[in-house]
Amino acid sequence: MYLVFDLETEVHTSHKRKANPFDQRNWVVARGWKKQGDVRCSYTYHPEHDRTTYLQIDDDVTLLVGFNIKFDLLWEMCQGNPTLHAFFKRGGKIWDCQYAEYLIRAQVPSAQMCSLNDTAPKYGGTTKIDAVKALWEQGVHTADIHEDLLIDYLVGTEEEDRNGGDIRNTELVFLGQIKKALEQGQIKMIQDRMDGLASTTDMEFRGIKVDVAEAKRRMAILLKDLYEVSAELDTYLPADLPFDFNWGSGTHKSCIIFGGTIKYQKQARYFDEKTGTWARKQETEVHYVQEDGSTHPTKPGVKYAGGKRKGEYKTKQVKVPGEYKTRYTDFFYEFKGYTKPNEDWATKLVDGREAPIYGTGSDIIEIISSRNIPFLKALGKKQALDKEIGTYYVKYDEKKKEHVGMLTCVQPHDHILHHSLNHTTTVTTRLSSNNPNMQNIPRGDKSEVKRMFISRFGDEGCTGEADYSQLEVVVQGVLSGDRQLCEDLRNRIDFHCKRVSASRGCTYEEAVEWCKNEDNPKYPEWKPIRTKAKNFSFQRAYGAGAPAIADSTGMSLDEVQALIVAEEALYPGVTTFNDGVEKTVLETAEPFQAQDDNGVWKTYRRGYWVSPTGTRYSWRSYDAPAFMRKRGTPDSFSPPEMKNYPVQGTGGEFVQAIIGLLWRHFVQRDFYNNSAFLVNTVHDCIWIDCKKEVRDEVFADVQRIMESIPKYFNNRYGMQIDVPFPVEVETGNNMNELHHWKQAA
DNA sequence: ATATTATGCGCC
DNA sequence: AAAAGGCGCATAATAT
Repeated sequence: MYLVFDLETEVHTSHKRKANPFDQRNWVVARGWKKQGDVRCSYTYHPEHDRTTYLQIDDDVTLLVGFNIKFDLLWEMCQGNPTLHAFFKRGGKIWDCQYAEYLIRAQVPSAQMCSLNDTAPKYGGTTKIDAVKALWEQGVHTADIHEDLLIDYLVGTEEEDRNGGDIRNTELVFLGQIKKALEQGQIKMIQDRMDGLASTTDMEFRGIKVDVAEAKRRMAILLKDLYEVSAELDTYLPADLPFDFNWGSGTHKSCIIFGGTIKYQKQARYFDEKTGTWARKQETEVHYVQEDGSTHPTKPGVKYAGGKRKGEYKTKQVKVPGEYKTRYTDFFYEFKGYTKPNEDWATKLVDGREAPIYGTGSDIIEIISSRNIPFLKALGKKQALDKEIGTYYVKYDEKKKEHVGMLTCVQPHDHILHHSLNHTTTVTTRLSSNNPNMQNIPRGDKSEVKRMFISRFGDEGCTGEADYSQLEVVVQGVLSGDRQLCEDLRNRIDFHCKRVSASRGCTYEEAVEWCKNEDNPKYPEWKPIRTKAKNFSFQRAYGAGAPAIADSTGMSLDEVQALIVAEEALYPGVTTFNDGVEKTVLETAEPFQAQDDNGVWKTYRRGYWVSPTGTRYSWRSYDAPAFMRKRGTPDSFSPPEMKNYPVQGTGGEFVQAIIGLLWRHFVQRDFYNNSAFLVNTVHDCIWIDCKKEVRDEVFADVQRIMESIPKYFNNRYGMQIDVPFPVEVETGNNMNELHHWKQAA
């Protein structure tokens, strides 16, 4: 028995969240629903502020259906809907039509974050009433929209017997999607991911506790550092610099480092083409009239001979040149530069004399760091501080006239930060995060930002993080089934050390000893060798070619190629798998029209590959490289993309299914009597906030469930996964000071 | 003045 | 003979 529902709410934005359900100003103005078999939709209307209404979910309901259902679920959770927890606890499931559409259509860009308005017509539904949308766009409050109009919009008009609007459209989409998903063998996969969606909805609802006092302390230190380093940097500027130098401008940085001309504007006199002189304003002055009829500004001339003004000097208004006119004029200032750039560092931007601006990113700064440029260190420090403060703390943006940065998302009354975890925004089915992005918080070895993420339970609580080890390598083993790779995974081989042994001709055991034992005399020399191997393997996993790897690791091309050959010989199944994906993509490719870099419409192709669980991946072709075009192939698929999507996407799928299982478990345990919550996920890890008293129990459960991927997927999808998915759990008082946690014997 | 594109950088 | 994947956010530069 399914129940379709949708809410129309007040839409105040706060902490970057639109129609924020955590904002006390907002409430549900109208609620519509339709139970399976109903001939009409039902609705309630609440024109007055009221945060206590909720959707009645009867005991016979087994599936909640919505469009972008996370929004509506968060509202029901904020209202404290007593029937929702019971629904989930008895195994109730959700179906988000926006998410299903994205998965059914292989995550193509047009299926990301799609709207009900665009989706409904594909399934026999109607488009929305424009009038309501128009009113919202004008800033009209939902409660001020006429009841009849709003209800028509939500559940259809009386003429439609109230079997229309958003609710009927959502139902039609849902029914069509079930059919489509069955045809494409995607039902189980979608259902697993829907549980993952329920899980991240709960994460958003719980939010992350922020130690605001700690954040303020830390920010004061950063601001002081920034002030000092900025002052130091400015000492490297010429004293007579005629314009404001901006160390944050790539153009300015390129010019001062590599040489170049800054064009700046200031007010200046200019020539008048007609007169051939400096352009001036016109003013009028009273001059004396002379005998000859001319005028003079100071020398009195003739007098009136009669009349009212008899005896007074004759005067006359005359036009005289006034102040010089000015206008904004281009000026140029040339920097000689400290060093020569590499030509391939050129960007698309140009300087004041149309010469290229060169990149000044950290990779390039790293390369030129040995060239004795006096301010590079300070510059790097300032850039890092600007980034850290502006992105992860808070700063006033003069242009936007508002504060920016992560801390603007923290609720003042309870210091909880409700982030967003998005399921329909990537081509690979990975999740993304925004408002704020909680998936790119600097690691502990880079900054202390994570120190501000603490437990909501105060001294009685702790934080925790559970990580899959080398998830993408494990997934590579699962997908390819390569015998040696799986064998190595079962033996918990350190792959980086294995590569070191292959390239250096030592044994694996020696590589482990020399690269990882800090007490071994060879450690200082061998640890960097392992780091290089690590870079190599990441780049290979992402499909990088030999030249790119050689470039970034500093290895010679021959050296890299030798490693690649050795790797392919060692794990031939990986190459076979990649070739299979490519073959399928080419076989399934269908033409479509798209604009090229110059805006010209051309025919490209889109091809597909389906994973063992039914997840569909798609790739589009691009303009082929020159050597292929010469041979008559106008477009081609990107080998790195084809290698990467299945691995990245399947890793993401495993984690999403698992956070669904974890959430189901937490629900069954009533969140350990409301003492433990899942609060975040970052691709291969999850964050936990719990009381210390339940910590060991929670972490043991989490680790067991996370490591159950082989059992779960083999059982549910008939897969034959025979490699472990090892999980490491860490815990501490904040997310920066974590230490290894181990289950008591 | 506002919208879009380019660059750079944080994470996995 | 061969192209390092996926995100979001801040800032500057450019277009409208």
